Amino acid sequence: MDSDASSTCSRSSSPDLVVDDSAGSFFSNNMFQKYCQENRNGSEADQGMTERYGGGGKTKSRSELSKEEMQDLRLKVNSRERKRMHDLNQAMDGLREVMPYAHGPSVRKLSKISTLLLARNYILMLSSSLEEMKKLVGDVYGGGAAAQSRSAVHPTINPAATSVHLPLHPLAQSLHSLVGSTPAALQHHSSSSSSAPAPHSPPSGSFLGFHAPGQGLLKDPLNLGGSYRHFPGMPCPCTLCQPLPTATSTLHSLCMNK
DNA sequence: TAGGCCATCTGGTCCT
DNA sequence: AGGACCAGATGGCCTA
Repeated sequence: MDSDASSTCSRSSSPDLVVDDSAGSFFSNNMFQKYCQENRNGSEADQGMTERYGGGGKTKSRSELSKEEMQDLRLKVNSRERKRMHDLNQAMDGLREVMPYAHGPSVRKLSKISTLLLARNYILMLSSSLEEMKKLVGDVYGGGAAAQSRSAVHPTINPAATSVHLPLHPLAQSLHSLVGSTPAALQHHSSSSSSAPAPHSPPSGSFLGFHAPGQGLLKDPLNLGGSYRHFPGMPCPCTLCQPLPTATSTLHSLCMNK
């Protein structure tokens, strides 16, 4: 089929794309015109279809359909499918927008599979962070003795030392390994957010939580080095530099093994 | 040039 | 019956 002529709407998941839901806009393009021409010229591709077509009041079986009716039916189905896929891509774009990776015109967007994997692991990370936060709050308000005994067992939980000697969340380690620096060397919110737009670094396979087979399917989609850019409106990735919850020690084991 | 990613078409299946 | 959903096929674009 001549999907090539549809280049006007290819890469429709691009954030710039304005998806026009009206079938007419799709059908006004060259693809459609060429498609119609080719089909009117005697394409036999649709022969053998048995679906029924309900145009013009009385229902006909497909074998009774004229070529024009078959074309109309096929185009209608194609249009629906196209719209469905566009909607799916819009949802994917919406997901990309809230993902903690760099956005910008100079940055290639995440692939679909990367977006889904990243989203999954991001949710896991946030969930574990929330759990850990609940524990800490419980310690603070639950009683000093308990907190003291806890800090004796887990000195890194001591709030006074929290910013210095925290075991990294596995995800944070992955992030930091991307940056190529230790957490202590990481720039913090003030410096990174106030600085000029830093080079964007996409999540690598390790951040996505899978073990990419060599340089295979899910290699770094942006192929960029540089430091991680903090996600606008979201906590700095350095908030990942918090005590490793026991529950989250399994985060990597939860990661997708694709 | 090969591989990855994507959009589109298409036919089949399931659901309402 | 019609529409949604799915997966396979196809071909284009881009990058290493």
